[in-house]
Amino acid sequence: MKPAQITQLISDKIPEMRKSEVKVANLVLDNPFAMVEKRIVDIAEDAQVSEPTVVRFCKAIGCKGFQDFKLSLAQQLASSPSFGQIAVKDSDSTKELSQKVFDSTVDSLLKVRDSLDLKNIELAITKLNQARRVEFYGFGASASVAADAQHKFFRLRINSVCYSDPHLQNMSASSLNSEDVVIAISQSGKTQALLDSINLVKKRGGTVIGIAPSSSPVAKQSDIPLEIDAEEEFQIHTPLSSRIAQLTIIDTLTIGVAQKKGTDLQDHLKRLQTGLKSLRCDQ
Amino acid sequence: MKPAQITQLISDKIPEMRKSEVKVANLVLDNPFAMVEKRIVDIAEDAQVSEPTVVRFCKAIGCKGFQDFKLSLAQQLASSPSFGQIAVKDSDSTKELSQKVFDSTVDSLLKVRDSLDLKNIELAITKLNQARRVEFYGFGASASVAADAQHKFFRLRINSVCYSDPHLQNMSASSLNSEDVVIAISQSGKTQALLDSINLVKKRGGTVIGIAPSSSPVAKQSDIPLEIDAEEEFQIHTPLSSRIAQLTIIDTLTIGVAQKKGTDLQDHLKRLQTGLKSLRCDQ
DNA sequence: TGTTTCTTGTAAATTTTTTACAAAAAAGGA
DNA sequence: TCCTTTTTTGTAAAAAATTTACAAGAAACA
Repeated sequence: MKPAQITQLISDKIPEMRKSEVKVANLVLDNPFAMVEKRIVDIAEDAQVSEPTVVRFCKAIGCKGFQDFKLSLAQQLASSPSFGQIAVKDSDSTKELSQKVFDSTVDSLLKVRDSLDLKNIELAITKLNQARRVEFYGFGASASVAADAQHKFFRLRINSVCYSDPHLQNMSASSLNSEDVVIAISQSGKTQALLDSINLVKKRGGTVIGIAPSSSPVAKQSDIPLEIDAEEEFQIHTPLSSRIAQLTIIDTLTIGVAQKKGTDLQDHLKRLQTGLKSLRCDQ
Repeated sequence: MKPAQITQLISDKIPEMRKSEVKVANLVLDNPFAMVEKRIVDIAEDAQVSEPTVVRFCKAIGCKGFQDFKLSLAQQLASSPSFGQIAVKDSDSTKELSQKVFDSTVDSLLKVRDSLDLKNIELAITKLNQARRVEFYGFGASASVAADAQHKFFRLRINSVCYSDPHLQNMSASSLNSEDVVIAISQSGKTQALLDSINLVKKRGGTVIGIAPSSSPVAKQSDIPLEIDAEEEFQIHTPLSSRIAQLTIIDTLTIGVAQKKGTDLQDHLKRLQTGLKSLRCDQ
């Protein structure tokens, strides 16, 4: 068996469990890490139930047996390094610090991966592939994401621009038509200027792909919302990983479009690379 | 036991193994994923050895026993999702596509995390914290990384700018002094214009932190090299994850600096956030 | 070639997990 | 409330899987 998140699964199934199984479930959820090196006997003792109950618990959540359960759990814990706490403390050493930053980034990537709306991704790729012109809109931190995205699409020989100036953005939005696609990027999903641009594009019949938190105004008003729920926190001690999730979604779109465009792109990219060589030192 | 990479460990220990143990080792390395759901008997049969040999193999690589080995392996495989192949195929569905893109990104983040030079990170944080002014230099894809970095540092109330124009970059580089720090970002590590700027900064006594591939000219010429070895490939079918690794390193630096700056920053960030609110819609 | 050492497999023992069944508890009905 | 039925839980035994002990075999060395 291989669910996305076994701890999630356990929580979900608790309502339909028997009393003594719930004891086991709570023990596991309480400290999943500890489970990995325990035997049935230990868990039975800790949860104050009998050994078969532990086995029954494993089967209740869909595992083939106890070993299967332990393996699934271990895998989940290994893949979500931050299952514990990730906020950086003042006392953290550089090692802990970088570890936490990387781990929490990985963690939010995995979360976003598991919550992606594949239909919309698919739709977005199709639309982007047919687009006459693609424009990228974003302000603040999202401006550099938009710039990066534009750069990637540009390399695919797709007519694209990026605007982080609300005036230019509005002006350009008003000049689009139904063959055009706009990718609107926002971490808050609430930026008024961006919403204005989105509405202008829609009035002109263009397609708006929104990369924003779920059920935010930007997501709601987009034709194709790609929702990201990595927390947008302005705290010092948590890294801003929504940015990275946005970039990764854009990677997905880019590669999806490249896939559809086919092989002549290969040559184009080779040429680009050769062009860049001249800007580099010999070594 | 908990080594970073158990498959690596197996490879390393093969020379000092006995003949029949090597058979097991090869079987495991050949298809690590298959091992996870096998029992000793199965592995013994597949590798054409006896069951105790399998146990001896597990102990040879430092595991407590067979279960311990299986668990460690499963954990490693779960944490490096891409241990198999990650190149996107034309036949991949959207689901596989996004899965692969996210997984390979996660994978390169983990690789970079495990190969970070912590001393240099620490040094970089100290230097940045003392800096009078921080400048970010990058071209092409690294330009948006530089822009993002500048944006983050700006939020920490650190005097910072970002240049992606070689002329401006050079001019600014010549005006720095020993109190200043430059973060030079490059995916190739070979961009001539960037190297020129680096040398100008060094001549003026400034500190250069280089984010670039290991043993690349940029890394070599930097005072504090932060080396990233996520592959820089211009192929269509592989995502460009070095960018993401760069951003994450910058997150680490930012948070490290924030940690050192202390608490009055909290208030500053709150004020920034309040300022941004006026740009948002009410909902 | 004989002796010693190291390697490997067989068989037994141990540990661990799972199943079968019965006792206990809870639920439902009169 | 008490009896019946169903569900839940634990005990004990069986099965499965892993580990150990030991002896046979292979390799190394003289």
